[in-house]
Amino acid sequence: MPCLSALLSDTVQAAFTAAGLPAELGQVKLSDRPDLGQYQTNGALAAAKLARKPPRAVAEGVAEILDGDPRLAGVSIAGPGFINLTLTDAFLAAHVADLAADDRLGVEAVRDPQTVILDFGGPNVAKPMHVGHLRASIIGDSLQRLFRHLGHRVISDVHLGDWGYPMGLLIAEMARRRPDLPYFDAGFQGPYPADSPVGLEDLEALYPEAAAAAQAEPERRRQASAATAALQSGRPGYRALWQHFLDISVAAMKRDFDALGVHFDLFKGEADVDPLIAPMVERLADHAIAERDEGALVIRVAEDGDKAEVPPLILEKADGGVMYATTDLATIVDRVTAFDPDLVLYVVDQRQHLHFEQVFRAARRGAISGHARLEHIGFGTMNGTDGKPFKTRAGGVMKLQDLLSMATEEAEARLGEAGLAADYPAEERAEIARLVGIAAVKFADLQNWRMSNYIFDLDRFMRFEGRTGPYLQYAAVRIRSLLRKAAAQDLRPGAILPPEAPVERDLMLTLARLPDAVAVAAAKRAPHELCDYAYDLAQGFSRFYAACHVLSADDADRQASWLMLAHTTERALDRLLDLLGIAVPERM
RNA sequence: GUCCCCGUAGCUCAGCCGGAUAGAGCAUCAGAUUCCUAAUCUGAGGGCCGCAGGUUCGAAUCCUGCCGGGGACGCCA
Repeated sequence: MPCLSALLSDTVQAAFTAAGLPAELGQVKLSDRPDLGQYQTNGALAAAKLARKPPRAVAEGVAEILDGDPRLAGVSIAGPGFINLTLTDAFLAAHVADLAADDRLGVEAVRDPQTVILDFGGPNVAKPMHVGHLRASIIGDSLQRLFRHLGHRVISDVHLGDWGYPMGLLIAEMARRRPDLPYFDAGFQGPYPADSPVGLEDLEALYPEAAAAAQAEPERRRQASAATAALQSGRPGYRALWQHFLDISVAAMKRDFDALGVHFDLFKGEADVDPLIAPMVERLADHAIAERDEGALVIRVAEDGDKAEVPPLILEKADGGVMYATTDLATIVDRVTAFDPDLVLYVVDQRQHLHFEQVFRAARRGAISGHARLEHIGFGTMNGTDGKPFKTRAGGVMKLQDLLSMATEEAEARLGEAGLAADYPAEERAEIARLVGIAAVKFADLQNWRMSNYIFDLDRFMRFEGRTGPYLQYAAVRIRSLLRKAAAQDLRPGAILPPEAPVERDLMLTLARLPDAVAVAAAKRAPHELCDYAYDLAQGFSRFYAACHVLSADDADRQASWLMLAHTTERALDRLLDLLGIAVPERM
């Protein structure tokens, strides 16, 4: 089922062609002036020069052709030559009825499904998940839901940072503190202990201390680098210790991701491609794609036309260790072999843009086979209200877990204030608070264009009124409640009638935009487009709800039509919230 | 220094492959509940779209320069 704006574009483009004008100028979009029309096309202005006629005359020519269209109630020309279109109420109602009858609400599945891999540039082992991980997680999650819904084959990979210098740093720090452990005894015959020598809290404390110490002392840095190289070359004790770190960290991350409602198909990490690195490096060196420079093995990726110098990608450091550019390349090799993807999206902080440019260029230069399009989906950093990188009041980073607890507590408090869920069982109330808190946090993040840096303002995150996640949940829940009450009175949704009230017409027009919103969000890889639209739709319903009292309607047919409108809106909201990764409670 | 992102209402942000009167939420002020959930709805005020040029019939949108914020720039991730 084609969406409304595409349908109108086809019609208007045909009219442009009939008028002897380029069809592409007949693109129809939502009106900027709802007082003059529902849709508009500005092509006559651009066509004026080609046609050597005044824009108004061009517009009149096109309007004349359109005039007989039975779907259009009005075709008018305004200003210098804008063509404004208004649909007949009958056609609008019929279109929304089609939408309502469609499982996918008019969102067509793609004709050529692609294999899409989403790389979340995952958290590093031994570092607790903090608010900085929020963006990649929820933007990436929304994108995976979106692409999947469009019918693509999506494989998401958390892609842990578990194989670089920080791992060596931790091992070196442990060697310093606990040299007695068997992991550091080169002659140890095994087996190594099954239990980790450190717990999660120890591990999380270890990293910042080790990093600070290394920062201050070059000798410690050297030791950490040596430990990294030894780990990567397979020293058994180091591998055993590293495995403990990994297991502990992964368990903690899974807990945090679960709490957030974010799931991955693969929980892989850099270390998983370790076996692929040596052969890949060898091949690149043999084919002279990689070369020695200052002791390191590098791939030169500078290209003519670069505005800034693009430094070579370091495949292998002078000390033999590898960095994440190498593991990222090997990961591409791995993915091409396993999935032969058409598209790989890296949902990673915009600051790593140059890194990805290097990796993508190296890949194109022959580091990998396969045809995958590689795309960095960058996003801006999260700052505090002072515009500087976000810190807690105490000056530290805020753990993801703590943020979610705060949001839940706040939601619980607000439930009390608003008098909602007062008589629900305590357990359900707690679950509602949890869902509301997460919705607030996710929507507050997702509604921003991902490239912008944005201000992480706790107070604002904890507000549940206006353009927020909870507003959307509330709208959906209210519709459910309405439909439940209707069903209890044996009232069912029925045929959608042509609208009478303006709010009714507006809601129909808004519903018809769903496919466009989804398409734009996917094309721009921009969940905020979904947020924008979801808010418009929820607000459209709230207005309708305030103006049209469904259950007390006199006319049974009108009432059934309204119920169908409500039901369809609910389905659309549910779909949108699902694409945003926001769950809706049954009631609240 | 070079390059990238950002600069729009008091605050937080949409709008940016040119188009009519630049939108939303919050905050402020004024209203709405004998009836479907007021976490709602209605209305008002609030703008040299960072600055200056340029292109164009037309610029928040495209180009150039400058200013301000953030970031990246070879052996961290």
